[in-house]
Amino acid sequence: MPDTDSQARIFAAFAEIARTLGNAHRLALLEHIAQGERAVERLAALSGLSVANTSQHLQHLRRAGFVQTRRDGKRVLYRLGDGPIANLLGALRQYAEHNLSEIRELVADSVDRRDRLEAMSREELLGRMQENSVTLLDVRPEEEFALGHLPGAINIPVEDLERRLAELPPNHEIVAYCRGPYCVLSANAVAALRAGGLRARQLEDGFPEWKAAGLRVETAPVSL
Amino acid sequence: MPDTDSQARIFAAFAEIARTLGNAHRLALLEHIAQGERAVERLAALSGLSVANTSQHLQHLRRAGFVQTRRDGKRVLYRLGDGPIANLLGALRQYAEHNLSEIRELVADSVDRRDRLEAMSREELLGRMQENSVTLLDVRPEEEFALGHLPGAINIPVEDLERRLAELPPNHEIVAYCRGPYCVLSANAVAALRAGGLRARQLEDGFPEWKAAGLRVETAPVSL
DNA sequence: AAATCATTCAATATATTGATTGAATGATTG
DNA sequence: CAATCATTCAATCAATATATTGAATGATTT
Repeated sequence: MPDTDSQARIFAAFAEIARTLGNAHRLALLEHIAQGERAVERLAALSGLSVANTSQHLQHLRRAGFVQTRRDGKRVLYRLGDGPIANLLGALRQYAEHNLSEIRELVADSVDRRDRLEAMSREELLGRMQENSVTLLDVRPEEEFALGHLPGAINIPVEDLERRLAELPPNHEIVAYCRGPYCVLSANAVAALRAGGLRARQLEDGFPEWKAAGLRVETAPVSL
Repeated sequence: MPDTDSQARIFAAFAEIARTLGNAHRLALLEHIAQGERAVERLAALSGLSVANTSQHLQHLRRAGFVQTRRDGKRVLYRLGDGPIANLLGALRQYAEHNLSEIRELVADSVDRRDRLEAMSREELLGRMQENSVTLLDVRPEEEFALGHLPGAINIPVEDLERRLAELPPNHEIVAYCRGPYCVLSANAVAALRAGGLRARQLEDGFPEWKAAGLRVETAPVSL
Protein backbone atom coordinates (compact mmCIF):
# COMPACT_ATOMS: atom_id res chain seq x y z
CA MET A 1 0.00 0.00 0.00
CA PRO A 2 2.15 2.92 -1.28
CA ASP A 3 -0.24 5.44 0.20
CA THR A 4 1.63 8.51 1.37
CA ASP A 5 4.39 8.07 -1.17
CA SER A 6 2.05 7.87 -4.14
CA GLN A 7 0.06 10.73 -2.74
CA ALA A 8 3.21 12.81 -2.42
CA ARG A 9 4.17 12.13 -6.03
CA ILE A 10 0.70 13.00 -7.21
CA PHE A 11 0.85 16.29 -5.36
CA ALA A 12 4.29 16.94 -6.79
CA ALA A 13 2.94 16.46 -10.29
CA PHE A 14 -0.02 18.75 -9.59
CA ALA A 15 2.31 21.34 -8.16
CA GLU A 16 4.50 21.28 -11.24
CA ILE A 17 1.51 22.08 -13.40
CA ALA A 18 0.40 24.88 -11.11
CA ARG A 19 3.91 26.27 -11.00
CA THR A 20 3.93 26.40 -14.79
CA LEU A 21 0.97 28.75 -14.58
CA GLY A 22 2.67 30.65 -11.78
CA ASN A 23 4.44 33.15 -13.96
CA ALA A 24 2.87 36.22 -15.51
CA HIS A 25 4.88 35.96 -18.72
CA ARG A 26 3.81 32.39 -19.29
CA LEU A 27 0.17 33.31 -18.72
CA ALA A 28 0.52 36.12 -21.24
CA LEU A 29 2.11 33.76 -23.74
CA LEU A 30 -0.72 31.28 -23.23
CA GLU A 31 -3.26 34.01 -23.81
CA HIS A 32 -1.60 34.99 -27.06
CA ILE A 33 -1.31 31.40 -28.19
CA ALA A 34 -4.98 30.90 -27.40
CA GLN A 35 -5.72 33.37 -30.21
CA GLY A 36 -4.21 30.96 -32.72
CA GLU A 37 -0.88 29.55 -33.82
CA ARG A 38 2.08 31.86 -33.31
CA ALA A 39 5.80 31.66 -34.03
CA VAL A 40 8.36 32.22 -31.29
CA GLU A 41 9.59 35.55 -32.59
CA ARG A 42 6.06 36.84 -32.84
CA LEU A 43 5.26 35.76 -29.29
CA ALA A 44 8.45 37.39 -28.08
CA ALA A 45 7.41 40.66 -29.67
CA LEU A 46 3.85 40.41 -28.31
CA SER A 47 5.01 39.81 -24.77
CA GLY A 48 8.07 42.03 -24.73
CA LEU A 49 10.55 39.28 -23.95
CA SER A 50 13.76 38.27 -25.63
CA VAL A 51 13.47 35.43 -28.11
CA ALA A 52 15.64 33.10 -26.04
CA ASN A 53 13.68 33.82 -22.90
CA THR A 54 10.41 33.33 -24.74
CA SER A 55 11.65 30.02 -26.07
CA GLN A 56 12.47 28.86 -22.56
CA HIS A 57 9.05 29.78 -21.23
CA LEU A 58 7.42 28.07 -24.18
CA GLN A 59 9.27 24.89 -23.44
CA HIS A 60 8.22 25.10 -19.85
CA LEU A 61 4.64 25.35 -21.07
CA ARG A 62 5.18 22.47 -23.45
CA ARG A 63 6.55 20.20 -20.75
CA ALA A 64 3.30 20.73 -18.86
CA GLY A 65 1.25 20.06 -22.00
CA PHE A 66 -0.19 23.56 -22.28
CA VAL A 67 1.18 24.07 -25.79
CA GLN A 68 2.16 21.94 -28.74
CA THR A 69 4.41 22.72 -31.67
CA ARG A 70 4.65 22.11 -35.37
CA ARG A 71 7.21 23.21 -37.89
CA ASP A 72 6.28 25.41 -40.81
CA GLY A 73 9.29 26.08 -43.01
CA LYS A 74 11.98 27.59 -40.88
CA ARG A 75 9.72 28.64 -38.04
CA VAL A 76 8.16 26.69 -35.20
CA LEU A 77 4.51 27.42 -34.55
CA TYR A 78 3.01 27.07 -31.09
CA ARG A 79 -0.62 26.22 -30.50
CA LEU A 80 -2.66 25.32 -27.43
CA GLY A 81 -2.43 21.79 -26.05
CA ASP A 82 -5.47 19.56 -26.12
CA GLY A 83 -6.26 19.07 -22.44
CA PRO A 84 -9.01 20.94 -20.56
CA ILE A 85 -6.89 24.08 -20.47
CA ALA A 86 -9.64 26.65 -20.88
CA ASN A 87 -11.42 25.08 -17.95
CA LEU A 88 -8.36 25.33 -15.73
CA LEU A 89 -7.60 28.91 -16.72
CA GLY A 90 -11.26 29.78 -16.26
CA ALA A 91 -11.24 28.34 -12.76
CA LEU A 92 -8.10 30.28 -11.98
CA ARG A 93 -9.64 33.49 -13.24
CA GLN A 94 -12.87 32.84 -11.38
CA TYR A 95 -11.02 32.22 -8.15
CA ALA A 96 -8.83 35.27 -8.62
CA GLU A 97 -11.82 37.51 -9.26
CA HIS A 98 -13.58 36.20 -6.22
CA ASN A 99 -10.68 36.70 -3.88
CA LEU A 100 -8.65 39.64 -5.01
CA SER A 101 -10.40 42.95 -4.82
CA GLU A 102 -7.25 44.29 -6.42
CA ILE A 103 -8.15 42.41 -9.57
CA ARG A 104 -11.69 43.65 -9.50
CA GLU A 105 -10.36 47.19 -9.40
CA LEU A 106 -7.94 46.59 -12.23
CA VAL A 107 -10.66 45.10 -14.32
CA ALA A 108 -13.03 47.90 -13.46
CA ASP A 109 -10.26 50.30 -14.40
CA SER A 110 -9.30 48.84 -17.75
CA VAL A 111 -12.75 47.73 -18.78
CA ASP A 112 -15.58 50.06 -17.92
CA ARG A 113 -17.89 48.51 -15.38
CA ARG A 114 -21.15 49.53 -17.00
CA ASP A 115 -20.08 48.06 -20.28
CA ARG A 116 -19.27 44.81 -18.59
CA LEU A 117 -22.66 44.73 -16.91
CA GLU A 118 -24.23 44.96 -20.32
CA ALA A 119 -21.96 42.30 -21.74
CA MET A 120 -23.71 39.55 -23.64
CA SER A 121 -23.23 35.91 -22.72
CA ARG A 122 -22.42 33.25 -25.29
CA GLU A 123 -25.85 31.73 -24.73
CA GLU A 124 -27.67 34.98 -25.40
CA LEU A 125 -25.54 35.59 -28.47
CA LEU A 126 -26.35 32.15 -29.88
CA GLY A 127 -30.05 32.92 -29.57
CA ARG A 128 -29.66 36.31 -31.17
CA MET A 129 -27.61 34.85 -34.01
CA GLN A 130 -30.35 32.35 -34.82
CA GLU A 131 -32.95 35.09 -35.12
CA ASN A 132 -30.45 37.25 -37.04
CA SER A 133 -31.03 40.20 -34.76
CA VAL A 134 -27.39 41.22 -34.24
CA THR A 135 -24.36 42.18 -36.27
CA LEU A 136 -21.22 40.48 -35.02
CA LEU A 137 -18.11 42.65 -35.03
CA ASP A 138 -14.60 41.29 -34.57
CA VAL A 139 -12.30 44.15 -33.58
CA ARG A 140 -9.03 42.22 -33.50
CA PRO A 141 -6.24 42.77 -36.04
CA GLU A 142 -6.84 41.33 -39.49
CA GLU A 143 -4.30 38.54 -39.12
CA GLU A 144 -5.97 37.19 -36.00
CA PHE A 145 -9.35 37.42 -37.67
CA ALA A 146 -8.05 35.45 -40.65
CA LEU A 147 -6.88 32.63 -38.38
CA GLY A 148 -10.38 32.14 -37.02
CA HIS A 149 -13.47 34.10 -36.00
CA LEU A 150 -17.09 33.70 -35.02
CA PRO A 151 -19.45 32.67 -37.86
CA GLY A 152 -20.61 35.63 -39.89
CA ALA A 153 -18.52 38.17 -38.04
CA ILE A 154 -17.32 41.36 -39.73
CA ASN A 155 -13.73 42.39 -39.07
CA ILE A 156 -12.87 46.01 -38.37
CA PRO A 157 -9.76 46.40 -36.22
CA VAL A 158 -10.46 48.79 -33.40
CA GLU A 159 -7.99 51.39 -34.66
CA ASP A 160 -9.85 51.62 -37.98
CA LEU A 161 -13.25 51.69 -36.38
CA GLU A 162 -13.92 55.42 -36.25
CA ARG A 163 -13.35 56.02 -39.95
CA ARG A 164 -15.19 52.85 -41.02
CA LEU A 165 -18.37 53.30 -38.99
CA ALA A 166 -20.35 53.60 -42.21
CA GLU A 167 -19.75 49.93 -42.99
CA LEU A 168 -21.98 48.94 -40.10
CA PRO A 169 -25.77 48.73 -40.27
CA PRO A 170 -27.26 51.72 -38.43
CA ASN A 171 -30.37 50.06 -37.01
CA HIS A 172 -29.01 46.71 -36.00
CA GLU A 173 -27.58 46.02 -32.57
CA ILE A 174 -23.84 45.37 -32.78
CA VAL A 175 -22.00 42.84 -30.62
CA ALA A 176 -18.26 43.44 -30.47
CA TYR A 177 -15.74 40.89 -29.31
CA CYS A 178 -11.99 40.46 -29.16
CA ARG A 179 -9.55 38.21 -27.37
CA GLY A 180 -11.19 37.42 -24.08
CA PRO A 181 -12.67 38.91 -20.94
CA TYR A 182 -9.55 40.94 -20.15
CA CYS A 183 -9.08 42.28 -23.62
CA VAL A 184 -10.01 45.94 -23.76
CA LEU A 185 -10.37 46.15 -27.53
CA SER A 186 -14.07 45.37 -27.54
CA ALA A 187 -14.76 47.75 -24.64
CA ASN A 188 -13.07 50.54 -26.57
CA ALA A 189 -14.97 49.50 -29.66
CA VAL A 190 -18.30 49.71 -27.87
CA ALA A 191 -17.41 53.18 -26.67
CA ALA A 192 -16.49 54.25 -30.20
CA LEU A 193 -19.63 52.71 -31.69
CA ARG A 194 -21.89 54.44 -29.18
CA ALA A 195 -20.09 57.71 -29.75
CA GLY A 196 -20.95 57.21 -33.40
CA GLY A 197 -24.64 56.82 -32.58
CA LEU A 198 -24.87 53.05 -32.98
CA ARG A 199 -26.35 50.54 -30.59
CA ALA A 200 -23.58 48.29 -29.34
CA ARG A 201 -22.73 45.80 -26.61
CA GLN A 202 -19.73 43.59 -26.10
CA LEU A 203 -19.46 39.85 -25.81
CA GLU A 204 -18.75 38.68 -22.27
CA ASP A 205 -15.64 36.82 -23.29
CA GLY A 206 -13.76 36.42 -26.57
CA PHE A 207 -12.75 34.25 -29.45
CA PRO A 208 -10.64 31.72 -27.52
CA GLU A 209 -13.50 30.95 -25.15
CA TRP A 210 -15.89 30.53 -28.05
CA LYS A 211 -13.51 28.09 -29.70
CA ALA A 212 -12.85 26.27 -26.43
CA ALA A 213 -16.59 25.80 -25.95
CA GLY A 214 -16.56 23.75 -29.14
CA LEU A 215 -18.71 26.21 -31.09
CA ARG A 216 -18.37 26.63 -34.83
CA VAL A 217 -15.53 28.81 -36.05
CA GLU A 218 -14.96 30.33 -39.49
CA THR A 219 -11.47 30.63 -40.88
CA ALA A 220 -11.96 32.14 -44.34
CA PRO A 221 -12.65 35.87 -44.36
CA VAL A 222 -16.30 36.69 -44.88
CA SER A 223 -17.09 39.09 -47.70
CA LEU A 224 -19.02 42.19 -46.79
CA MET B 1 -6.12 53.42 -21.88
CA PRO B 2 -3.90 51.41 -19.47
CA ASP B 3 -4.16 48.33 -21.62
CA THR B 4 -0.96 46.33 -21.49
CA ASP B 5 -0.06 47.56 -18.04
CA SER B 6 -3.37 46.53 -16.48
CA GLN B 7 -3.22 43.27 -18.33
CA ALA B 8 0.27 42.64 -16.99
CA ARG B 9 -0.84 43.29 -13.43
CA ILE B 10 -3.82 41.00 -13.84
CA PHE B 11 -1.58 38.23 -15.09
CA ALA B 12 0.81 38.86 -12.23
CA ALA B 13 -2.03 38.45 -9.76
CA PHE B 14 -3.20 35.25 -11.47
CA ALA B 15 0.34 33.94 -11.44
CA GLU B 16 0.71 34.58 -7.74
CA ILE B 17 -2.34 32.45 -7.06
CA ALA B 18 -1.10 29.68 -9.32
CA ARG B 19 2.33 29.83 -7.71
CA THR B 20 0.73 29.34 -4.31
CA LEU B 21 -0.62 26.03 -5.58
CA GLY B 22 2.73 25.25 -7.14
CA ASN B 23 4.19 23.45 -4.15
CA ALA B 24 3.45 19.87 -3.20
CA HIS B 25 3.51 20.58 0.53
CA ARG B 26 0.98 23.35 0.21
CA LEU B 27 -1.31 21.14 -1.85
CA ALA B 28 -1.05 18.44 0.81
CA LEU B 29 -1.83 20.97 3.52
CA LEU B 30 -4.85 22.18 1.55
CA GLU B 31 -6.07 18.63 1.17
CA HIS B 32 -5.81 18.05 4.90
CA ILE B 33 -7.51 21.32 5.70
CA ALA B 34 -10.29 20.43 3.28
CA GLN B 35 -11.17 17.59 5.66
CA GLY B 36 -12.03 20.11 8.36
CA GLU B 37 -10.43 22.59 10.70
CA ARG B 38 -6.94 21.68 11.80
CA ALA B 39 -4.36 23.25 14.12
CA VAL B 40 -0.86 24.02 12.90
CA GLU B 41 0.84 21.34 14.94
CA ARG B 42 -1.58 18.73 13.63
CA LEU B 43 -1.03 19.80 10.06
CA ALA B 44 2.71 19.69 10.58
CA ALA B 45 2.46 16.12 11.81
CA LEU B 46 0.13 15.10 8.97
CA SER B 47 2.41 16.47 6.30
CA GLY B 48 5.76 15.63 7.85
CA LEU B 49 7.00 19.21 8.02
CA SER B 50 8.42 21.21 10.89
CA VAL B 51 5.93 23.43 12.69
CA ALA B 52 7.67 26.62 11.62
CA ASN B 53 7.81 25.55 8.01
CA THR B 54 4.17 24.51 8.11
CA SER B 55 3.27 27.87 9.55
CA GLN B 56 5.04 29.64 6.72
CA HIS B 57 3.29 27.59 4.06
CA LEU B 58 -0.03 28.20 5.77
CA GLN B 59 0.53 31.91 5.66
CA HIS B 60 1.39 31.68 2.01
CA LEU B 61 -1.93 29.91 1.51
CA ARG B 62 -3.70 32.52 3.59
CA ARG B 63 -2.29 35.42 1.59
CA ALA B 64 -3.84 33.84 -1.49
CA GLY B 65 -7.16 33.33 0.30
CA PHE B 66 -7.05 29.55 0.23
CA VAL B 67 -7.32 29.26 4.00
CA GLN B 68 -8.71 31.28 6.88
CA THR B 69 -7.92 31.13 10.57
CA ARG B 70 -9.64 31.40 13.89
CA ARG B 71 -8.32 31.14 17.41
CA ASP B 72 -9.49 28.45 19.76
CA GLY B 73 -7.80 28.79 23.14
CA LYS B 74 -4.09 28.68 22.61
CA ARG B 75 -4.22 27.15 19.17
CA VAL B 76 -4.95 28.61 15.75
CA LEU B 77 -7.29 26.57 13.59
CA TYR B 78 -7.06 26.68 9.82
CA ARG B 79 -10.04 26.09 7.57
CA LEU B 80 -10.65 26.43 3.84
CA GLY B 81 -11.24 29.89 2.41
CA ASP B 82 -14.60 30.75 0.89
CA GLY B 83 -13.77 31.24 -2.76
CA PRO B 84 -14.41 28.65 -5.49
CA ILE B 85 -11.42 26.62 -4.32
CA ALA B 86 -12.80 23.15 -4.94
CA ASN B 87 -13.55 24.16 -8.49
CA LEU B 88 -10.00 25.35 -9.07
CA LEU B 89 -8.42 22.28 -7.49
CA GLY B 90 -10.82 20.08 -9.45
CA ALA B 91 -9.82 21.75 -12.71
CA LEU B 92 -6.17 21.29 -11.82
CA ARG B 93 -6.70 17.62 -11.08
CA GLN B 94 -8.73 17.11 -14.23
CA TYR B 95 -6.06 18.72 -16.35
CA ALA B 96 -3.29 16.76 -14.66
CA GLU B 97 -5.09 13.46 -15.19
CA HIS B 98 -5.69 14.27 -18.81
CA ASN B 99 -2.10 15.17 -19.55
CA LEU B 100 0.20 13.20 -17.36
CA SER B 101 0.20 9.51 -17.96
CA GLU B 102 2.52 9.36 -14.97
CA ILE B 103 -0.37 10.43 -12.80
CA ARG B 104 -2.69 7.90 -14.34
CA GLU B 105 -0.20 5.21 -13.46
CA LEU B 106 0.23 6.44 -9.92
CA VAL B 107 -3.49 6.53 -9.44
CA ALA B 108 -3.92 3.13 -10.99
CA ASP B 109 -1.22 1.89 -8.68
CA SER B 110 -2.49 3.29 -5.41
CA VAL B 111 -6.19 2.87 -6.15
CA ASP B 112 -7.18 -0.28 -7.96
CA ARG B 113 -8.45 0.48 -11.43
CA ARG B 114 -11.40 -1.88 -11.39
CA ASP B 115 -12.63 -0.44 -8.15
CA ARG B 116 -12.45 3.03 -9.59
CA LEU B 117 -14.39 1.93 -12.64
CA GLU B 118 -17.13 0.79 -10.33
CA ALA B 119 -17.01 3.97 -8.31
CA MET B 120 -20.36 5.65 -7.72
CA SER B 121 -20.94 9.25 -8.70
CA ARG B 122 -22.50 11.77 -6.34
CA GLU B 123 -25.56 11.91 -8.56
CA GLU B 124 -26.09 8.17 -8.48
CA LEU B 125 -25.56 8.15 -4.73
CA LEU B 126 -28.17 10.86 -4.21
CA GLY B 127 -30.71 8.77 -6.10
CA ARG B 128 -29.84 5.64 -4.16
CA MET B 129 -30.07 7.54 -0.87
CA GLN B 130 -33.59 8.68 -1.67
CA GLU B 131 -34.77 5.14 -2.30
CA ASN B 132 -32.84 3.96 0.77
CA SER B 133 -31.11 1.23 -1.20
CA VAL B 134 -27.59 1.73 0.11
CA THR B 135 -25.72 1.84 3.40
CA LEU B 136 -23.27 4.72 3.55
CA LEU B 137 -19.97 3.92 5.22
CA ASP B 138 -17.46 6.57 6.29
CA VAL B 139 -14.07 4.92 6.76
CA ARG B 140 -12.17 7.98 7.99
CA PRO B 141 -10.89 8.30 11.56
CA GLU B 142 -13.51 9.09 14.18
CA GLU B 143 -12.35 12.65 14.73
CA GLU B 144 -12.77 13.54 11.07
CA PHE B 145 -16.17 11.87 11.02
CA ALA B 146 -17.25 13.92 14.04
CA LEU B 147 -16.35 17.14 12.26
CA GLY B 148 -18.72 16.38 9.42
CA HIS B 149 -19.98 13.50 7.31
CA LEU B 150 -22.58 12.54 4.73
CA PRO B 151 -26.16 12.33 6.03
CA GLY B 152 -26.91 8.96 7.61
CA ALA B 153 -23.40 7.60 7.20
CA ILE B 154 -22.02 4.99 9.59
CA ASN B 155 -18.45 5.48 10.78
CA ILE B 156 -16.05 2.56 10.94
CA PRO B 157 -12.43 3.61 10.51
CA VAL B 158 -10.76 1.41 7.93
CA GLU B 159 -8.38 -0.15 10.47
CA ASP B 160 -11.33 -1.38 12.58
CA LEU B 161 -13.27 -2.62 9.61
CA GLU B 162 -12.34 -6.27 9.59
CA ARG B 163 -13.36 -6.94 13.18
CA ARG B 164 -16.53 -4.84 12.94
CA LEU B 165 -17.97 -6.29 9.73
CA ALA B 166 -20.93 -7.60 11.70
CA GLU B 167 -22.21 -4.07 12.27
CA LEU B 168 -23.03 -3.77 8.59
CA PRO B 169 -26.24 -5.04 7.00
CA PRO B 170 -25.45 -8.22 5.01
CA ASN B 171 -27.90 -7.75 2.13
CA HIS B 172 -27.59 -4.05 1.49
CA GLU B 173 -25.12 -2.59 -0.93
CA ILE B 174 -22.47 -0.56 0.89
CA VAL B 175 -20.96 2.65 -0.45
CA ALA B 176 -17.68 3.55 1.21
CA TYR B 177 -16.10 7.00 1.07
CA CYS B 178 -13.19 8.85 2.61
CA ARG B 179 -11.25 12.01 1.94
CA GLY B 180 -11.37 12.39 -1.82
CA PRO B 181 -10.52 10.76 -5.10
CA TYR B 182 -6.87 10.18 -4.16
CA CYS B 183 -7.59 8.78 -0.73
CA VAL B 184 -7.02 5.05 -0.67
CA LEU B 185 -8.96 4.38 2.53
CA SER B 186 -12.22 3.66 0.74
CA ALA B 187 -10.53 1.48 -1.87
CA ASN B 188 -9.01 -0.62 0.91
CA ALA B 189 -12.37 -0.67 2.66
CA VAL B 190 -14.12 -1.97 -0.43
CA ALA B 191 -11.54 -4.72 -0.71
CA ALA B 192 -12.03 -5.68 2.95
CA LEU B 193 -15.81 -5.60 2.66
CA ARG B 194 -15.81 -7.84 -0.39
CA ALA B 195 -13.38 -10.22 1.27
CA GLY B 196 -15.96 -10.37 4.06
CA GLY B 197 -18.67 -11.38 1.60
CA LEU B 198 -20.46 -8.03 1.42
CA ARG B 199 -21.51 -6.08 -1.65
CA ALA B 200 -19.56 -2.83 -1.73
CA ARG B 201 -18.56 0.02 -4.00
CA GLN B 202 -16.76 3.26 -3.32
CA LEU B 203 -17.85 6.82 -3.84
CA GLU B 204 -16.09 8.49 -6.74
CA ASP B 205 -14.80 11.31 -4.60
CA GLY B 206 -14.94 12.11 -0.90
CA PHE B 207 -16.31 14.23 1.88
CA PRO B 208 -14.69 17.53 0.87
CA GLU B 209 -16.17 17.35 -2.62
CA TRP B 210 -19.59 16.56 -1.20
CA LYS B 211 -19.40 19.55 1.09
CA ALA B 212 -18.05 21.78 -1.67
CA ALA B 213 -21.00 20.81 -3.87
CA GLY B 214 -23.25 22.41 -1.26
CA LEU B 215 -24.91 19.16 -0.27
CA ARG B 216 -26.21 18.55 3.24
CA VAL B 217 -23.68 17.53 5.87
CA GLU B 218 -24.24 16.06 9.31
CA THR B 219 -21.98 17.01 12.18
CA ALA B 220 -23.37 15.13 15.16
CA PRO B 221 -22.52 11.42 15.24
CA VAL B 222 -25.39 9.23 14.13
CA SER B 223 -26.43 6.49 16.54
CA LEU B 224 -26.38 2.95 15.21
C1' DA C 1 2.39 37.66 37.65
C1' DA C 2 5.09 33.73 36.32
C1' DA C 3 5.06 29.65 33.69
C1' DT C 4 3.61 27.22 29.83
C1' DC C 5 2.22 26.34 25.36
C1' DA C 6 1.13 26.99 20.26
C1' DT C 7 2.21 29.81 16.80
C1' DT C 8 4.72 33.26 14.32
C1' DC C 9 8.74 35.95 13.21
C1' DA C 10 13.64 36.73 11.85
C1' DA C 11 18.02 35.28 10.20
C1' DT C 12 20.61 32.18 7.69
C1' DA C 13 21.95 28.75 4.27
C1' DT C 14 20.57 26.15 0.26
C1' DA C 15 17.99 25.23 -3.84
C1' DT C 16 15.30 26.73 -7.58
C1' DT C 17 13.80 29.96 -10.99
C1' DG C 18 14.36 33.73 -14.37
C1' DA C 19 16.98 36.69 -17.65
C1' DT C 20 20.93 37.52 -20.57
C1' DT C 21 24.49 36.39 -23.63
C1' DG C 22 26.52 33.91 -27.24
C1' DA C 23 27.04 29.57 -29.46
C1' DA C 24 24.80 25.33 -31.58
C1' DT C 25 21.14 23.19 -34.18
C1' DG C 26 18.18 22.31 -38.11
C1' DA C 27 15.80 23.75 -41.79
C1' DT C 28 15.46 26.66 -46.05
C1' DT C 29 17.36 29.52 -49.80
C1' DG C 30 20.61 31.05 -53.16
C1' DC D 1 27.17 23.25 -50.67
C1' DA D 2 27.59 27.60 -48.42
C1' DA D 3 24.73 31.24 -46.51
C1' DT D 4 20.91 32.58 -43.97
C1' DC D 5 17.39 32.45 -40.72
C1' DA D 6 14.44 30.97 -36.65
C1' DT D 7 14.79 28.48 -32.79
C1' DT D 8 17.02 26.07 -29.11
C1' DC D 9 20.77 25.06 -26.01
C1' DA D 10 24.35 26.14 -22.49
C1' DA D 11 26.55 29.00 -19.21
C1' DT D 12 26.28 32.67 -16.13
C1' DC D 13 24.32 35.85 -12.84
C1' DA D 14 20.60 37.87 -10.17
C1' DA D 15 16.34 37.12 -7.86
C1' DT D 16 13.20 34.30 -5.41
C1' DA D 17 11.64 30.29 -2.77
C1' DT D 18 12.32 26.88 0.79
C1' DA D 19 14.04 24.74 5.12
C1' DT D 20 16.20 25.23 9.50
C1' DT D 21 17.21 27.26 13.74
C1' DG D 22 16.28 29.94 17.64
C1' DA D 23 14.00 33.89 19.50
C1' DA D 24 9.60 36.67 19.99
C1' DT D 25 4.65 36.95 20.44
C1' DG D 26 0.14 36.20 22.46
C1' DA D 27 -2.89 33.65 24.75
C1' DT D 28 -3.95 30.44 28.64
C1' DT D 29 -3.10 28.20 33.04
C1' DT D 30 -1.28 27.89 37.64
